[in-house]
Formats: sequence, structure tokens, C-alpha cells
Amino acid sequence: MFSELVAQDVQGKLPIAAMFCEPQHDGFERGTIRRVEAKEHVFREGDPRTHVFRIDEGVIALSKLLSDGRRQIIDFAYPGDYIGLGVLTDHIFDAQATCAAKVRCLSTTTLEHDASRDAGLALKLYKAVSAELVAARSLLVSVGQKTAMERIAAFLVDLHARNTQAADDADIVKLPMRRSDIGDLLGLTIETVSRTITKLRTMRVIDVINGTEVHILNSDRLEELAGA
Amino acid sequence: MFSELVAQDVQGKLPIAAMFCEPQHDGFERGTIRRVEAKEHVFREGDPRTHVFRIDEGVIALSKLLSDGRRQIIDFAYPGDYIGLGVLTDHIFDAQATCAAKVRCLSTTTLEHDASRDAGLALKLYKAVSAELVAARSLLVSVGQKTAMERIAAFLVDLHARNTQAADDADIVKLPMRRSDIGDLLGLTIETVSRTITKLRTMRVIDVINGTEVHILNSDRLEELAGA
DNA sequence: CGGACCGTTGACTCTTGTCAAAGCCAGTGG
DNA sequence: CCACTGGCTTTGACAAGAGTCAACGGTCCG
Repeated sequence: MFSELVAQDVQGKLPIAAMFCEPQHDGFERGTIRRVEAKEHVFREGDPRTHVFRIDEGVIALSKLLSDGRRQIIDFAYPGDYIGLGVLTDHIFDAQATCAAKVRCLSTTTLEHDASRDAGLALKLYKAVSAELVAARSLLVSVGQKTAMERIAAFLVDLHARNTQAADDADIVKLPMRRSDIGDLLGLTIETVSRTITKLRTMRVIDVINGTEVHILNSDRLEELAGA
Repeated sequence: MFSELVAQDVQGKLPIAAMFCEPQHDGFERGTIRRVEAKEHVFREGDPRTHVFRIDEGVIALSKLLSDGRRQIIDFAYPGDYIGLGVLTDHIFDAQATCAAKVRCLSTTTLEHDASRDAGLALKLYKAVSAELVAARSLLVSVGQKTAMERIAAFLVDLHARNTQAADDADIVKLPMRRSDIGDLLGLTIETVSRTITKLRTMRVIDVINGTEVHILNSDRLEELAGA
């Protein structure tokens, strides 16, 4: 449990650390900035993969759709994360902002050209993708094995760990996405998400302000509930 | 659906292609061979990550355990696949053979030393991990969104696509793992796996010999059932 | 022969999904 | 200023898919 948290924090989202440690050395300083409205797509599944993006502000949901409309969110990308990395010529998932966001764009040809000559950059890409893989597998464990309560609790713990980098107000987690986004991430319906959050409130483990700001009242209990 | 299949086939397991195209150029020709018995661990979560392995024969299940014994299989590694890649000092999942297997071992320090000087090798690692990421996310969609029937059908379709590289007996899929392994991969119980397979038999979509050899009688229907 | 392991099947339970209604909030326009 | 609208969340009643518990059967192996 604790080791999982450490993994999430330290490496699961390594790009966060990378950004702060060496923000000038990933090539994105040459990229252009693009603003994205809430619910606007950065790209869609099937689009040619012309650019890689680094999130500077906001949250981007990466998702895959089934033909009947079911949607699985694969990851949320937060500031410092990269999206659009990979070996394929086309994107294989949608990237859609859950709230207003800013991203930096760098052409894939530029990036790949640089990477083919610069082993350090190639290794950085390797590590970034490795970190995404850790996150994807961690989510898979939640979705495949955990109950609704455990998934929601683990989600909140994870979000809290990610966003408490600087000495934030220690026990507040902002939810910059809708219930439907959380549901589609965790493989639950919005009703189950809502009921579970309500239950956590009645258990006095969390408090919710305005539906979007979660105050963690008992973080030990929340981590217990998140399962091992 | 079809595009997903293509993704799985062509890139989801790119290492298969890589192995056949350039088997002498991944550094593993210098590695030692290790035999692994069925159910024996190649490594466990928490072990120091001293080697990277390339599967030469058999199937290795990669899994994570929760403290109460629930298990999520994260991927099956088939011949040509690499396991143990990543940026962490310790392994974060178990690797256990589902049947007798052979793996090639290469020390991580050797590999990383080579990769830091050889951008081509670093890029190859990057691509291998990217392919694993594609597979992990595809599984996540199944587990998060699909019904038991859709998951089993998609699993069979995927397995069929992976193993039909050479012109095999076109419509036979061998299941080199137990029902519990399939269940732990798909987030189902062994009973549900068994019932669903039985249902596919009574629907005349597949036939099962000896519990381990699946004959696909109606592959169009099977792909329909696998969902989009 | 006996036991261990695995797979299948049945009966029942329960968590989660489905369907429906109502509340809340923000933005818009009269 | 307020009614109206649309998007989102919450809650309730009910249904259903998958899990649990249990028994049985088959196969392999000592």
C-alpha cells in the first residue's frame, strides 16, 4: 500500500519531477502554447500523431470509446505530464480537457529526430512512458479487483498524493472533472460514484464543498479504505 | 474494433515482430538462458531489479497482489516479449510462469549502460515500453467497460491474433494458463470464466478440447461478441 | 487406490447498474 | 430582477450481472 503510494508519487508521475528539476531540457521550450477550452479535444483517436504535448495548466482526460458510447478514461494528465508519446503514426485515444487548459506542442518529427541523436532525450522518453505504464497498471488493479468504495478511496488518495507537491493546504483535494469522468476512469456509473462519495461523507472520512473540493478528514481511514 | 485488433497485432506486441526482424540486435544474445518451471517465479514484487528478461519459450504472467490475496494479472508475456523494463530500482509486480518456460537474462546495468551511449537501443526500449502501454490500456478498456462475455471473447480474439503469426492451424487457440489466470487477467472469477466459455460452446461459436484448446467455429461472431 | 488440483455446474446473494425524478447552480434573456 | 433553461449531481426503487458457497467430476501422479 505504502509502496504503491511511493511508486505513484515518485515515479508514476515522474514527469512532474522532471519538469521542476529540468524544465528547460525536454525540448518543449521550443514548442508553441495552445489554449484548450473545457470539453474541447486536443486530439481524437485516429488523428495523425503530428505533435507531442506537455500539459502546462489544467487537466486532460485520455480516453477510448467503444462503438456504443461506453468510454474508458485511461489516465488524467496533469501539469508536467506529456501526452501523445508512442510509436504509432495515429493517435489511439482521445485527449479532451476536463477544464480550461494550456498545453505546449512539439512536432513529433522534431522530437524523434532529436531523440535519434540524443540518447539522453531518448532515455527520458523511455522513462516517461515507463511511468505512464506504472500508472496504467495501477489503475488496472483498481478497476479489475477493487470494490466501488476502494476505487473511489484509492482515486482520492492518488489525487491527493499527486497534487500535494508543494506544501499545499494539506488535506484538500480539488476535483477538476465531472462525476462522469471519475466514473469512466474507475469503471463505475455516475450514480455509484455519487453514492460512494456520499457514503464517505456520512462516514466522516471526507467532506465535500460545492461538489468539487474534497476535504480529507481522516486520511488514515481513507488509505485503509483504498485497499492494499 | 478492427482498428483495435490491428493495434494489438501490429504494435501491441511489437517485440514479437522485433524479435523476428532483428533477433541479434537487442543485446540479449549476450544474456544467459534460464529455465523456469510452471508456477515458478522469475521475480517477485519488491525484488531488486537486477535483470531484464526476454521470453524465449512459454508464458509468463505479470501480476500484482493486494494484501488480502486478490490478484490482478497485468499482462501475459509470450516469446519475444521483454519483461522487467522500467525506471525503478525494484520490481513492482510478480512474474510467474503459467507453464514451463525459458527466458534470456541481461543485467540492467549492462543494458542501461549500453542504452545511455546508443540512442538506437534507447529508442528500442522506448518502443517496447510504448507497446506494453498500448496493451495495458487495451486491457483496461475491457476490464473497465465490458461484460464478462465481451471480455472473454476479446481475450480469445487477442490471443488468436497474437499466436497466428505463422500460418498456424488458422482457428485454433491454445490456452497455456489456468482458468484462474484468465479470471485474474479479466477481473472475473473462475466460475464466471468457466460459465462464459460454456456459453460460447453452447452458442456454437467455439469448441473446447481438453479444456485447453479452443477451436474458433465462428470468428466473425466471436469478434462481434468482443465488442468494439 | 487415494489425494491434489483443476474445471464445471447449481443455488443463492449482493454489489452495482438501470431507470426515473427531483434538486442545484450558472448562465441567459426577457 | 427573475423566470427559464441546460448541465450536472443526488437520491430512490428496482433489476440484473457477476460473485459466493458448495458439490461433483475428471485427470494426473505418487
